[in-house]
Amino acid sequence: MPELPEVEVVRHGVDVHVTGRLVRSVEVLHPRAIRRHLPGASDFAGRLTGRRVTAMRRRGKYLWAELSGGDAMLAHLGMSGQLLVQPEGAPDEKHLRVRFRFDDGGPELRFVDQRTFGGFSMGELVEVDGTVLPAPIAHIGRDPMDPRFDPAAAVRALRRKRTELKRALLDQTLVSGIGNIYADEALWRARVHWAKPTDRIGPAKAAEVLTAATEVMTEALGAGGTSFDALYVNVNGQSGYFDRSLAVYGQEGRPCRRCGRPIRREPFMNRSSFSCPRCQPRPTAR
DNA sequence: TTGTGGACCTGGGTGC
DNA sequence: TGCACCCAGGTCCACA
Repeated sequence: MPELPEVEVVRHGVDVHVTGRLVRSVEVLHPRAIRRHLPGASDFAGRLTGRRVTAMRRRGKYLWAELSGGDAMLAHLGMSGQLLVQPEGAPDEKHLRVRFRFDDGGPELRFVDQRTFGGFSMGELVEVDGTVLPAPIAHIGRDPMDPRFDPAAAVRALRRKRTELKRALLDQTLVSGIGNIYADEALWRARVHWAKPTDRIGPAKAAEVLTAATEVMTEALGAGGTSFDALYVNVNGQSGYFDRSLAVYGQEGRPCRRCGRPIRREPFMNRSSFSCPRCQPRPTAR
């Protein structure tokens, strides 16, 4: 599932292959892929055609193409979205949703998305706290790889919440880029249970969790991201290999690398959370 | 105002 | 073999 490291790998790939090129045509093959662009498919295609991509940017799990003329095409990969660079005429992928062709006749950009949670929209660029980004994501917090990320402010924001720690970590308005996988990995590294109430966490432990999240995502980026199946690949269709380094996520029943206890899996927000019962004891009741 | 829980969505895997 | 069901999870939204 694409979280910050995977999205950054994709952003870099798209940047290399697409920045500087002029869009010749856009083909929307599934309406859900542009459901956040309310004026519809023809408006989306019309606003992109004839525009040049001037840069590829990212914040958290969102990425966007800055366009000649000033606005941007915003993208989110959702759970299974892929941006692939393919030669024109290559066979269509089964779940091809949007195709971008360029005026140089070179490789096209394809959005392939099995579960249709990802998609695109057009957005005006606005300045928020000294950074220019698309208006629809003005509320998204800086991610830990942002040079202007303020760890102390993130710790304060985290501790102000009155919820479970993992839920706060997944709140993209506090700190962006963290998803289910790296939240579990960061919590294991920091030896804290996902259900720990945020208002009962000291500033040092909160900082430790955020540092662990930054470290694990940096390592994952160096490994090309985490791939469990064909749902995450880079723009060339290649998988990352950080899944081999995961300590708890998807490791139910396997021994903890620190203490040997079997990793447990617990339901969390209609999904799963993985942790070590000894290293990450459940918080005591208030 | 803030926190919580469910819906959305598809296809692979599993059990019967 | 075919069918039903479960599961994956990021984001949004209704509700408390």
